Amino acid sequence: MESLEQKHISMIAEAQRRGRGDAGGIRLCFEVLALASAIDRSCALRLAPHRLSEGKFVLLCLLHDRSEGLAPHELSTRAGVTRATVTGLLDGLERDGYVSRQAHREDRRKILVTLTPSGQVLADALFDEHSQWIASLFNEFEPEDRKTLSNLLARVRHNLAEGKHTDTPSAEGA
Amino acid sequence: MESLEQKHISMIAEAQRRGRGDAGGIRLCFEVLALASAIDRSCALRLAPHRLSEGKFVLLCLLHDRSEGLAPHELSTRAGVTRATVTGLLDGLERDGYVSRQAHREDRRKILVTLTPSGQVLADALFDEHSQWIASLFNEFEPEDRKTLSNLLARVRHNLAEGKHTDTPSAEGA
DNA sequence: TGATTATAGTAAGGCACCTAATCATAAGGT
DNA sequence: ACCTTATGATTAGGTGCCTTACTATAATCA
Repeated sequence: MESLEQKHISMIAEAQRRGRGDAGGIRLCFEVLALASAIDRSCALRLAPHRLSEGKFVLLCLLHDRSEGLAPHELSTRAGVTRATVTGLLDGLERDGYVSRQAHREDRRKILVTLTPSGQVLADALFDEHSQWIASLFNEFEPEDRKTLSNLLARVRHNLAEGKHTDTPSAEGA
Repeated sequence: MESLEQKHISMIAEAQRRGRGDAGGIRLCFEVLALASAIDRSCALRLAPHRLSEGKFVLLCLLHDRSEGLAPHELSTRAGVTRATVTGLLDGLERDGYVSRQAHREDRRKILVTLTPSGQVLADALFDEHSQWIASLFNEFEPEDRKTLSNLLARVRHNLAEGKHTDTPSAEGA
């Protein structure tokens, strides 16, 4: 597995060609991004045999042990995506037999989404498996290591938030 | 700015509800993913005034100072995307006047892509600005901090690669 | 009561990625 | 020379996200 994606390698080569000073900081950022992409890809590979994407998986988990169901707008809020996106994801999950939609009892605008029995079984198994896999990414990390990593990430996040307010890019160069 | 995305918050809540042991490791993973997403979103915001996505921006940089041009398959290799994707990105860049396509001199299957003058100006300005912004994410990071972060990321990456080979998920629970 | 505002779920269209297929061209083999 | 294989760019279609718009319904206001 590579520490950088190809596009990043190309961009760093270009930065060095232009004599940019801090290729090291740029490289570090790209390492974060590449690791996240690699985790996402691995996640997708693990879910694909069940015909699930990450987004669908999240919906399955949200619906787990909710026999009374959830409405699509509730799913969208908790999953952090738009209602329109939920509609598409539910279409796929319904097609694959994992969820079902019913009319809401009291509000005719609403529907309720519930897991089918096979959806429930799948959510049970996959959640456990997925959680263990994610946790395994930090195997042999001492509490000190975890704390250090979390602090470093927080510092980057802070710098990112700073940059958003004080160094707004302008379109005047275009 | 939040340290976790909404879907992650929901998943951690679910893990805790199920009494999963290592919510801390899961949380740390989600912090990495959330930071990467936040960087991506910020990058997209910085590029949007120029009607550029990250993918288009990468192509602009690859074409910078290459007056002889590059063929789409070369762009696809260096950007790490498929040729089909490059076709679409180039369509947009050509429409916006940043690149032009010409027939290749020697191979009639090929075309050559070059930056237009306005594309060149834009690539000049944006690359510098973008590089500085990325580097600024690591402002005040001492060399020791950078080394630590890089090492920690490498350890996660190593665990990820391990998991890919020894803990292959099965579809038998579906 | 009727008008206005808000909410719910979906449709339509766009974007950026993918895969597979297609047509044209080039290279290699017999 | 002809056939086979390989390569290049694009097309077609799919997915998952977005925004906007739409229709139906509910809530609020005068």
